[in-house]
Amino acid sequence: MRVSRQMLVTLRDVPAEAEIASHQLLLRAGYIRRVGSGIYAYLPMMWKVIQRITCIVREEMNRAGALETLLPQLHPSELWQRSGRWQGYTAGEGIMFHLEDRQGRELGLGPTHEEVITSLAGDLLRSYRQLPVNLYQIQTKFRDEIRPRFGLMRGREFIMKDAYSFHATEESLQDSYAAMDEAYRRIFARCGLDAVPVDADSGAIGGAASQEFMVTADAGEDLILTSDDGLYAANQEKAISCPDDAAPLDVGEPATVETPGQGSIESLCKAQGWHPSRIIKVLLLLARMEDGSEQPLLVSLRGDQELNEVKLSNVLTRLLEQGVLGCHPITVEETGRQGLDPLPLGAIGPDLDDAWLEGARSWTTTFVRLADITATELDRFHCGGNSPDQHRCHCNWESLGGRPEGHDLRKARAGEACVHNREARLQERRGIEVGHIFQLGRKYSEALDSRFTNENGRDEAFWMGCYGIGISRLAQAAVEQHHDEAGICWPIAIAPFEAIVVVANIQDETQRALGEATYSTLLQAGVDVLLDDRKERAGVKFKDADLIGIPWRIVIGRDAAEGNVELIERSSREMRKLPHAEATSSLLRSLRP
RNA sequence: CGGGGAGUGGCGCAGUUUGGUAGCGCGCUUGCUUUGGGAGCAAGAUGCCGCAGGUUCAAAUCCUGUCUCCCCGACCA
Repeated sequence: MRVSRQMLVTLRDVPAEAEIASHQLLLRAGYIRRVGSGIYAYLPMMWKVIQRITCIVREEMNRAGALETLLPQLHPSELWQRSGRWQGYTAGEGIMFHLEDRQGRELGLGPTHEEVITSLAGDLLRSYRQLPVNLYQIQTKFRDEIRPRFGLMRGREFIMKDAYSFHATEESLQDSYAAMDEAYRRIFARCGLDAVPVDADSGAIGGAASQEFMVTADAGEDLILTSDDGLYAANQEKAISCPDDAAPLDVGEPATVETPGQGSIESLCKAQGWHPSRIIKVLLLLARMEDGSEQPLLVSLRGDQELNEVKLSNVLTRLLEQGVLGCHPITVEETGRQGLDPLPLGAIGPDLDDAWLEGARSWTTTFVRLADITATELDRFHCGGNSPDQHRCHCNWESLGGRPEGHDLRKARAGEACVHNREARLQERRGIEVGHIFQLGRKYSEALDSRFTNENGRDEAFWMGCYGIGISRLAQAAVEQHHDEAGICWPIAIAPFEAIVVVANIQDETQRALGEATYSTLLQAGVDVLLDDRKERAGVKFKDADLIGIPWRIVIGRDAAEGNVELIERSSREMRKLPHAEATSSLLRSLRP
């Protein structure tokens, strides 16, 4: 392809809409254009990148025995009502775009395809003899993200590979899950990405085991914790650790102390000389539940710990046997709107009386009380006095009505000891989630009554797994991981072109002829090569070549008369002056070893 | 949804405080010169100043409303 015919439109200035390097570079280098919030056009070179990625994904999915398919993007609401997800995915802050057709039927634009595929599987797969089956597709997904951002990183329309497997037994599911784990590692490695598999929370999609694949980059939206012995890695949402020991506390007389203006752990420690790890802090939160109820919570944590909202939400879901839509700290204004007396915020103890909630307008009038293990394990501690500006020192759980059951509700943090090996420490990095594999179990097959006949002649719901890769996100993550000051440095496997021949001065007949010859030679050798034949100054063409990030560059310049050219590797900037025939053969050896 | 910022030629921006003929850089077109790291000179073209009302002799500028985009947060398979 010739650059003069490539519709290459590069920008010198950084577009105001872009914040992170990969987003800026994709815009500047002419790979993408924004059409609306979270909606992007993939321009020709970007589409080539996407196709290179999907090609690798296809090869590895096929190798793992999966079958490619293509499912509809318009989903009848009825299907989602059967799985019980229509309400949650469309109402309020739901992420599903939905619409009505001319007959008044409700439809959703598919954000994910469990419903469609599970109901199809139920129709098509009748016998255990047909199992296992793994179906995948590569297509555009729609999610009305609350806040789209960073270009392709979190778009509202994006390309995803999603796969769903169906099994007669849990063991078979585990086999496929392992096969997908392996396939994913191969895919990311082939794409030239450093992707770390981490333990993950299954989130709203539900299910048992799940693992995310994170491309490490500072711009990543997720925090991941890895052990320095290399044996453990998890998303912070899921990560576990051994907390540091609480500071020693001598036995003292229980007493109530006046603590005016000491509503935070920090101010309390400063004024009273207490250690944060010897204080029980109690968070007052309001959980919005799936059934519409609003449940006040009292969550006790050791003062030096932070709440992990995902863990809290999971415990709450288990306890109340329904999903949690959201959770936020209760404010004074809210208690006022409920017609309640102001609660003693900043001085709440774990034993705050339910009477405080009496007469609440819409809230449930008893607290759900939860405590983190670091809190329940304390034998002596200080805590709020349930009265403004009062705390109690040297308490124990017995005096507060008994030691509550402990849950893991705290955030694991960098520097803490690992559970699998006390000698190993956690380190933190940021990551971009490019893949996620789940063992779903039978949640969807049961909800959609999707069954097969087992070897005993009995009907049984499928065991299911699902496996996603954000294709368009992966493409941008590759840029985030592979760029420098001058532009993109595409990994060779996903670059839009393998090489670019830059003719420094196209008006110099010798240069032009050698450039054309080199271009033809490479084309004939099967290299996907770009020829910069534009009537531009050399500097412009060099800048553009750096920006668009083609892995190899051959410059035909002033040594053309002697038949010499330059061969340059984009990522390392390494340059060799060679006779042209040697340059092409050397390039071919690098590309096709 | 809460907080912050911004909408002026294709891109990046100034002009708005204090109302008075819409500007700059880049890009684009033509010509000449230049030709190895985003050239120089000359001549051009391109604006519903986000949209709708209002105030005024006069609005990019003041007022009201509204839409859109970006950032932080909440939220998010």
